Amino acid sequence: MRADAKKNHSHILTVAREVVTEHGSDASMRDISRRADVGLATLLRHFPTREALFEALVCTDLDALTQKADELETATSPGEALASWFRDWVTFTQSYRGVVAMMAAAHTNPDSALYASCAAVHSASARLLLRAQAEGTARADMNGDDLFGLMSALGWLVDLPSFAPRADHLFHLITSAILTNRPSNDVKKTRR
Amino acid sequence: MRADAKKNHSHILTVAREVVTEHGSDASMRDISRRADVGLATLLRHFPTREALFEALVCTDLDALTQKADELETATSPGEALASWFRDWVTFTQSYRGVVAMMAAAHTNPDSALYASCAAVHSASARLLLRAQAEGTARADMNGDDLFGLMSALGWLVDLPSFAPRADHLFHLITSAILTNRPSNDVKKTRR
DNA sequence: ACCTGAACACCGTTCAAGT
DNA sequence: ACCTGAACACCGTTCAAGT
Repeated sequence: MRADAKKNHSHILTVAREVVTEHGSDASMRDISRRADVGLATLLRHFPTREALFEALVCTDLDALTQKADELETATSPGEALASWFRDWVTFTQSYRGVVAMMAAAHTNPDSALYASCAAVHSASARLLLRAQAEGTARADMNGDDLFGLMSALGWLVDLPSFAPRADHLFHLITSAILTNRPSNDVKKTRR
Repeated sequence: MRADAKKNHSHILTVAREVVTEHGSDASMRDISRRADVGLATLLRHFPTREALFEALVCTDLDALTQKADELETATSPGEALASWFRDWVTFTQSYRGVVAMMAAAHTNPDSALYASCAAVHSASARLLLRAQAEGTARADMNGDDLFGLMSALGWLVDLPSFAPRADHLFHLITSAILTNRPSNDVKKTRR
């Protein structure tokens, strides 16, 4: 990779981060290229698709997220580990508006530039789920696909400005559907 | 309304139904006008926005849905009434791909042509929720906004082709988060 | 190697001109 | 009243021409 290309690459990413922060995942590629003072064709050469651009935008965040999952797998109690990681996921989705919808659409399409990222998230969450199920805190009648679905659906929902204020509560509702027999959910344990 | 206008109106709706069935809520307005053998400006005159077109497309279905809610409010047990109506909602969302996302985005925007429809769904579901909460089958720490959010999120999720096959199960997961102490959920009741 | 302007086929919006 | 073609400002894709 030539020096000028390398410079363009990182500069485009910097500008893209700004534009996407403003306009979400359906930001105009043309707009990004203009703000980066670069030909549209140049942007498309570095990132052939919108998904390729987003993959580059979120990959470091996702790496941190999957690494977090690895740590949680040996540390805390399985149920709390799943809940904690789920919360981090929601925080991640809120950092780039619309990205969760892209990932949910891409997660079964091997041709998508986001496919590998989705698979990584999927397997990380599936492992945490299995541990919690083995412990008995997560309901047994769901699998990794269901969890990925619920995580995506919640991320999509709180992406909407009108639901963002209730994000914490909606997270709690979904979490208590997944984690049963959790101390914080079980009212009877606290009586007397 | 003149005779030719009336004819165009209904003809456009017929064609729009076809095109939307094929391409979902982001179908091209131009495409619809072409397939209806009508000028694009004519389509836009009858339905100034995409949301206005969709409002016309779904209004009869939504009327039936809210009427169903009225019936359920006096008939079955409150918990089962809510679950039954929720299921009908999911079936509705699956009939027009992408429409649930439009409604979720429009439900706090009074300027949207879909606002009234969203409000009707919202209030219908809120009433069913209140009844179930009074009975003690629905969890007390959620309100109509939360329910509308969860209903939208599930509708959005099963709109994705990859999650459609698991629609029933995902519905069950969400439902059991809302309805607690339900006979079908309570395993202990069936022992012995 | 890498960049770019330009042509292309789309999209929704708007409006003056038609019947 | 109602319809329409055309102009407009966008969009992403593609590629021949430049350095």
